[in-house]
Amino acid sequence: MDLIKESYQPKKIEKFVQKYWKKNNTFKTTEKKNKKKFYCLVMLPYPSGNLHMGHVRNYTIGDVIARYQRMLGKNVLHPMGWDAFGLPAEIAAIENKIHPEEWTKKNIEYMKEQLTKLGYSYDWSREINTSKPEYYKWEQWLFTVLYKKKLAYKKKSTVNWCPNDKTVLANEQVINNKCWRCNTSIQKKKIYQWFLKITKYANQLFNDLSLLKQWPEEVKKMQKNWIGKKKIIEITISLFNRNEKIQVYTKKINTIVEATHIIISKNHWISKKINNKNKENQININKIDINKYAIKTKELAIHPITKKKIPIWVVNFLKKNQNYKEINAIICSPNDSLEEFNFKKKDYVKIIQLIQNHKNNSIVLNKNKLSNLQESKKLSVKKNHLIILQELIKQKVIQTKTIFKIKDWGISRQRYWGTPIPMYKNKNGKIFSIPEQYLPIVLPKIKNTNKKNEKKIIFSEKNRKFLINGEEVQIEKDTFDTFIESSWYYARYTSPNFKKGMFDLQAAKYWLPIDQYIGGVEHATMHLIYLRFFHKLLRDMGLVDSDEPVKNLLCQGMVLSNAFYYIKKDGTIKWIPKELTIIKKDKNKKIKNYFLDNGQKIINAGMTKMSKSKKNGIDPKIMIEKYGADTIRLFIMFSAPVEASLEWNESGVIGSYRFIKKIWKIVQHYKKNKNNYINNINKTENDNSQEKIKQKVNLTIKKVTYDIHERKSFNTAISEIMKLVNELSKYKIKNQKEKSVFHQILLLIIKMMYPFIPHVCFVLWNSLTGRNNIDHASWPKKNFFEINEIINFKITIVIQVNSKIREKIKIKKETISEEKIIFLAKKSKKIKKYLKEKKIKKIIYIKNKLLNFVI
RNA sequence: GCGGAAGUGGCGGAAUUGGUAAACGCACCAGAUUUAGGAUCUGGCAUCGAAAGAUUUGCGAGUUCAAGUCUCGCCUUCCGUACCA
Repeated sequence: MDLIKESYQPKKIEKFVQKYWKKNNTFKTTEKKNKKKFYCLVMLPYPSGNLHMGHVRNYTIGDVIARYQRMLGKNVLHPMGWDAFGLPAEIAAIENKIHPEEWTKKNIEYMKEQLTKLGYSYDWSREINTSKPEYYKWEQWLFTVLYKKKLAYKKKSTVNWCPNDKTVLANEQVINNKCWRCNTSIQKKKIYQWFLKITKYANQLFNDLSLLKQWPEEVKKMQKNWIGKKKIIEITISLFNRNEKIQVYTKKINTIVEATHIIISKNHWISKKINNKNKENQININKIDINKYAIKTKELAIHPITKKKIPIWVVNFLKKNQNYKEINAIICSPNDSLEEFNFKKKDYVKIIQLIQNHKNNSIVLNKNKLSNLQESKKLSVKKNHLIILQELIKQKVIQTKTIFKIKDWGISRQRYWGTPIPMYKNKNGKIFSIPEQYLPIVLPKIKNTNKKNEKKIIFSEKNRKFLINGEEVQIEKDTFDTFIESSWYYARYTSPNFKKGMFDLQAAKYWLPIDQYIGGVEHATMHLIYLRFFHKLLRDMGLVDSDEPVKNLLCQGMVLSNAFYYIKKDGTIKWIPKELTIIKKDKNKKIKNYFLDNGQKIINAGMTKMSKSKKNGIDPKIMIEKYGADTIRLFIMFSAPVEASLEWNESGVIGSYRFIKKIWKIVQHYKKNKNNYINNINKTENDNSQEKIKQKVNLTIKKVTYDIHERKSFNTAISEIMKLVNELSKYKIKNQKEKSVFHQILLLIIKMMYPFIPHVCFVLWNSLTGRNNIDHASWPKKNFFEINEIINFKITIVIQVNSKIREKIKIKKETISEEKIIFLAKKSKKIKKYLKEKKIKKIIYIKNKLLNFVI
């Protein structure tokens, strides 16, 4: 089948090549001890029903890296699966009266077909579906282990409750404190829920970030701030005329000695006490705002060293500005910097002001007074104070404490479509974990009732009864947070059908850790912290032997597209797909206006994240039909750097399409002229063109390899290949020798483009070599061509006068010396003009680049 | 509010280490070719200016011989904010 004879027909080519891959199991992977492994993982998708451009971007990056690594001779694990539990399935189930399982299954089938059409090189034999009992059995098992290790516990916590729908709402389902379905005001309800003690690992999760050398700095920063490790000093301090003590905090030991004040939050028990007792004060406390900044309480604390009485103030910003539950009282002095508690400078300034003006019972902010704040005198620590201080530290009245922002992970969900929590209550109401032989606890069947007001899935209570050791018990109703499933799937991929445990230890040992993980930047904190947490849990159980699950992380930016809406009469917003808008250009102002058929004016909301609700999603299916998978893949990799957000604009796609056609045509042309190369080109002009293009090829390989391998800068890698193709398309073959060089360059370009556009490269490779083995080809090596004669291109030296470019001199590299360039520069007419009658103060010379006269 | 990131021609972007701003591509303009084009090829293209030249990387300062790049202040947009995934 020689497709090259025809014009480029992506559909035909892609179908043919995909069939070949499937038939030959090209991408099936097994553990090969003699080969270096490379685990390339993309974040598994939620089967929402259609693949969106964000997926396409994520998976194309993954596929490019996987194919590139294969070309380097690595044994590449590149799996795909489905994060199949979750809220949308349940919503769809209620709306369409279809079982979540059925809905999910259908979606998976459709999305899998789309992934196949995009030509991703997955080992489909390792496919995972997290909603299958074979999968979730093992996270149930893990949970029972964690429970026994006291890493899982139950406590009361708040949920959003819609009294009308009689269901718990996710945060996303609450809009302006109202239910998104029925607009009923939601209630806060406290119920018992399961938690995982991630705080026990907080210190490790924080410290081990330093091991992650190949993670983006921004992600590490975000995680650091999320975990929020902080060292503070805790002082237990007595209250005057009360038999009670409170804990107050500071960052510096000096503060304690110099302390003149304590500030507490509105939620501190002292504040609340005042609130309850004193009705007059109650009004004041609730009115603490920008105008009335702080209120003095009647309480006094006794300074542990000086024994002086120091006042306690309630301030309005303490709780607001930091997320440490511990810090609800701070001891301050005029000299300390409260910025260390993450307060804004203006807040800090206000506190100093507060301390200086504490004669008044409350402070009204006056901007003019802020200037004379610096005058506070420094106090020195007296000797006897120091001794008392040391004693207090010994008695642990004063001690350092490490605190964390991160909270324990609440994993209970009051939902149907999720992994059942493997716990039960016996007749006495005592809680136990379910023994391993009874696992998995599978989902109960849904009762066929749909009462009018109940917008949730009703399951049969009968199914909640279970026999354990002959005793009838009540099984936990709640299910797991779906983040649990996505926290260990990476390990399951190493042995997806393993029946004796979470995964086969040998396989995990071979494949883990993940060499390259790719996913959206929106997962920088939660998912990526849970994943790291689980890996450490698995390590401490002896199941994996590394500290961190991911070596190299790449976070791609969002795919955005234009969204349009209009405001309805009732004030609500109606989103409109772009296809329904009619564009009218205002010729004078060059502004585009959008309308509906009926003349309704449409507002352009600009570029926003593609979503169903905003109707601005681009369906890859239509794009594939129109241009083929290779073009989409190429475009999405070419049009923006991976970490930046990509604004979808179809007009650019044509460029990628043209580029593929260009390569196709060059090969086609070359094949047609197989035996009649051109003899009669004027030779003087192109004497060393062959050496030149060889040199260009070597440079291109170097740059493309560096861009893909080190920088993950695919857009510049592609542009570099484009430049080479442009040059090659102008290259004229004069003799047989040059023809062979041309042939080699063609193969090289095909190899370098293969990770991006594998289908067309497969066919082109076949037509030039007669073989179907591009999938096993190796990546081109540095110095591909041996160069006989190094051509010294002329280089340009920029001549500046006072840092402004005034002249450019072309020069041969070998003839360069600083003196000579200065000589040549001074000789130039333009430069002469500027240097005339001026003194040269300084001459700066940057080798091979630039000369600057400072006058 | 808090944490993170970004802002460069008409558009997507390039400039990897402070050293020629705008590579590569889209759109546009002109020409060639074709029965035709949403095909192909050649050339032009930051802005102002006839030219010399001047100006230009969100805004305002600063450091430096030299700033898109470093420092400080501000503005705008995007992502996350613990039950969307």
